[in-house]
Amino acid sequence: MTTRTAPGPRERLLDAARRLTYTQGMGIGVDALLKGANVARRSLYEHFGGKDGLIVEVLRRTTAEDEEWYRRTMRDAGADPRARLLAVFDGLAEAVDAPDFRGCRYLAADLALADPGHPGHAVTREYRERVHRLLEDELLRLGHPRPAHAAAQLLLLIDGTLAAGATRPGTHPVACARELAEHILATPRRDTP
Amino acid sequence: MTTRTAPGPRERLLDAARRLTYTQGMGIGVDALLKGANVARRSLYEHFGGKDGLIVEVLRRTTAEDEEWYRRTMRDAGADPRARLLAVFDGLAEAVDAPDFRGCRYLAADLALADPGHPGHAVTREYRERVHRLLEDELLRLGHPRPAHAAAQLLLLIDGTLAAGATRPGTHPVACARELAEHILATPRRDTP
DNA sequence: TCATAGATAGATCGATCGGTCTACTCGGAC
DNA sequence: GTCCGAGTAGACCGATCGATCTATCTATGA
Repeated sequence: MTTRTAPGPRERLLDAARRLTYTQGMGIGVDALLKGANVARRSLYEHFGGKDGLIVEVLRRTTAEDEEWYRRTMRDAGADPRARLLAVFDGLAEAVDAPDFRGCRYLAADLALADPGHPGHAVTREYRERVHRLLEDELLRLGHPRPAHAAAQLLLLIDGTLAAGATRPGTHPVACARELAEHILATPRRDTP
Repeated sequence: MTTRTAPGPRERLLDAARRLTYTQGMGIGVDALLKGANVARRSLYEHFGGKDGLIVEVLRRTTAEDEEWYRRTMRDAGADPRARLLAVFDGLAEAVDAPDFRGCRYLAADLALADPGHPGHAVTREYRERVHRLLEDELLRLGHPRPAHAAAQLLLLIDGTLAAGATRPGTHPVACARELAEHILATPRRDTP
């Protein structure tokens, strides 16, 4: 068996920060993060240099995981690009319906980090670009006439779903979005030679 | 001529708070609000009871103004419900392209006010319900077969537009959303007897 | 065995937080 | 003239902020 080592302070800090910055917002205090992680104060500054460094590393980790979630969701949906893209919205339904859902972590981060020079913004921007490329690749394989435009539309639907899910529960945002996504994917195909 | 009285400390506070909570976020400090409004500390607590009271009053004012913006935008667009609804998206284009645009104030407020019992949440929720009804009324007049559902879809598009406009400028979110809105409005009509 | 690196606990720093308080000013109403 | 309400200026409160520091403990490797 793979020896299960107890997670060190670095991992505990990342886990606690991921959880607390999402539920309490980026304004969460260092003391709360330390208590949530059961870690000594000094360890935070040794490993991350400060609160900002920890936040950026959390964003890096979660964006990597979420990008992997997109890849896995589409991989599990088979080979048809249309089914793969719609599977993303089916997966969103679970996330939005989760009891502790609080909207898109990255939108919240961008709105909370008022300083436009904060390094967290670069992480979220690159994440959105990667997701855009993921969607665009599928639309290319689908033979969509305007893959970049359609990818932007799908991203807009995803953003809207996460926003509506956080602010207007009971309005079934995923169903609303999936219906519109189907229309985007139904746009007349360009013949693939 | 209407005698132009210099705005009192209450109005100055509301103006400064509206501006600063949008540009700097809800985490803005009381000192910064007072300095921005050129108002004595005591006046804030006399008029609003505290920072939270000021924030709630700002949300009340801006929601009223934004609801009025929806009404005016649709009124100026004439009588055709379809044109009136599309005019909303044309109006959004100006807002999103404004140089100081930072996304939807109310979504940012809901994400920043971590306490679910904060009275600000009630203000934003009721605002969204009023906008929903505005859109639904137009869809009813249009003879849309599912006016409530379509209104939720339009709101999702608006949310997505404001989110994408704040996080992915250059992706032309308004054009993306307007195209999808046209599809919603093109849904086969229910015959109006 | 002992040295070292990493982690812990916690005191402490200056700054800032939201909020309360006193003292003073000023412009009418009586 | 006098009084009073509204506003200003700013000291002050305890709490908390992010960050630095010393001191101690502990596991591992030479």
